[in-house]
Amino acid sequence: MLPSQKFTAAFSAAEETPRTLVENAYLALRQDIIEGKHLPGTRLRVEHLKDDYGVGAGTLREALSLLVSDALVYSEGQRGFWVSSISPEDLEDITRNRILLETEALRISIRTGTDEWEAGLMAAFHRLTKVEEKLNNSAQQFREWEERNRGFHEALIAACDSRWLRYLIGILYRQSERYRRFALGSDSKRNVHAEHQEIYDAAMSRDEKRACAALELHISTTLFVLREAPSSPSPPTQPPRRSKRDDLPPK
Amino acid sequence: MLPSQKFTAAFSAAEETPRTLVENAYLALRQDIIEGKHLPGTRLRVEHLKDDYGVGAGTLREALSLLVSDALVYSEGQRGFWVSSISPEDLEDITRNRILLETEALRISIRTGTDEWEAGLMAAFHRLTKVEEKLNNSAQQFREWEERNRGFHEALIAACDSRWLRYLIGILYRQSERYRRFALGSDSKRNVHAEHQEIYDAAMSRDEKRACAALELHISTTLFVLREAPSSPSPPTQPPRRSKRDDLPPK
DNA sequence: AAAAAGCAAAATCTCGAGAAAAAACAGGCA
DNA sequence: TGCCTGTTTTTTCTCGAGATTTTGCTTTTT
Repeated sequence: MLPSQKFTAAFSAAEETPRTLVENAYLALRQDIIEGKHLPGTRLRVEHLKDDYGVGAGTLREALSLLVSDALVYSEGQRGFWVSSISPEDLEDITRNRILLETEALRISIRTGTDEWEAGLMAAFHRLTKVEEKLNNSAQQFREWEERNRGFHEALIAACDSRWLRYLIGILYRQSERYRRFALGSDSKRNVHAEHQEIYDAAMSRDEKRACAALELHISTTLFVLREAPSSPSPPTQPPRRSKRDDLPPK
Repeated sequence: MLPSQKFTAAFSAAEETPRTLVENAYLALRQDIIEGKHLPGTRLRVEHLKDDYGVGAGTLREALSLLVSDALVYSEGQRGFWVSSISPEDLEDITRNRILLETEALRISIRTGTDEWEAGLMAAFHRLTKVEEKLNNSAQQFREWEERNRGFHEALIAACDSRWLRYLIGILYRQSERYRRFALGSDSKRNVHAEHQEIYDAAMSRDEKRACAALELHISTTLFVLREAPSSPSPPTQPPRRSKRDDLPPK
């Protein structure tokens, strides 16, 4: 997320207004990585990219440094930048920790949430419901759904007073978002809305245990679905090995 | 931590060998921030700092961007960089989440740790014990203790197979390290070694509940001690307000 | 007085070119 | 063929100077 919003916006959902070319390049690059325009494991050569994104080399380097903090880009001194690799193990790891952190945040939210929190959650759920009712498979629709889904999950934990917890959750959420894009459309048979409904109902009735269980199931199911996804690319190993042509790491 | 070591070294304790000027400046800056040479809330002016650290402006900017990911530096487009503020609330927040994450990691370690893990823990505890026995108040001693303490906490969770969990713990640990430096020497009356001993014993005897309880108490006590510390600086607010002289944010 | 507007100084942001390092390639040797 | 070695090419890393924005101070207005 934008450095200035690290602790304000949980999932950095809303208005990220770039004020400099660095931030501009950062947002564009992040979008392209999450959407898969730059495949996991591929090199990000500054010389080429600076033309694509219309900025100087130094500027692009700085944008890449920012992406390192989101763990979307990996770098090694004197050897350049890569798009972070993905793997089933990594996704499982992310999922496990998302459950740990998000259920904790939800627990706090339910315990301390005010009327404002309920109102926000209600609004976010409504927005999500509307787009889930008329869900076709267009890319535009998916992007809209992605945005509202993020809004719903953010609203769930909005009353959590721990800035750090929200910040850490944000990091993990964006990671899982990238995985989800790679399995686009493969979870058609799954009834996501029912899961959301259950979480929503439990949260609104302030039932901690039931809400957390529903949320855990929800996140776990995502892992299960993605694991079965046929479009999931072969897993390159994390640290780029020295090889002749390492546009794509070996294995 | 160094971008290339984000997921390898948990607390980035060991060999962080800078390969470029950027990494060099990053490590030097981080050291100076943690040790309090740059006070929380103060501006980090690129123009001045580039001379102090002997690098170009662009290089220093990149190093600062790296520090943003450690949440040690805050930045806002077109307005520059600041040392992240500290506050009692922030410390409490960090502590709460350290407990959540580190006890989880310890639980996993105890459950899955091999003989190798026990051996590593034993060695780390021995190193720590030796320095705690002859503890005077010299800065050199304290630095040595800090390093070995980090090693002990790292060894505790070394058998945790979740890279992400270790990574997140590392972020929080460095934050609390900064707070600890600000309260140097104020925990003289506390018997830290006894706490470490209890954690160690419980972990070695594979008693999950007892070990986690001891670790939680240990981390909590740190919060309590630091909260009482007289040398703790006044808490500046996180986002730098627009003020005439904001070398030190208001309040 | 307090607030708004205007001006000067400082700092940030940005780019392109040169130095240094790594990767790719080719040739020689067992 | 397989492996080491030296050369060429590509890429990263670094710096300094110029454009833009912000900031601080002074003056003017209500």
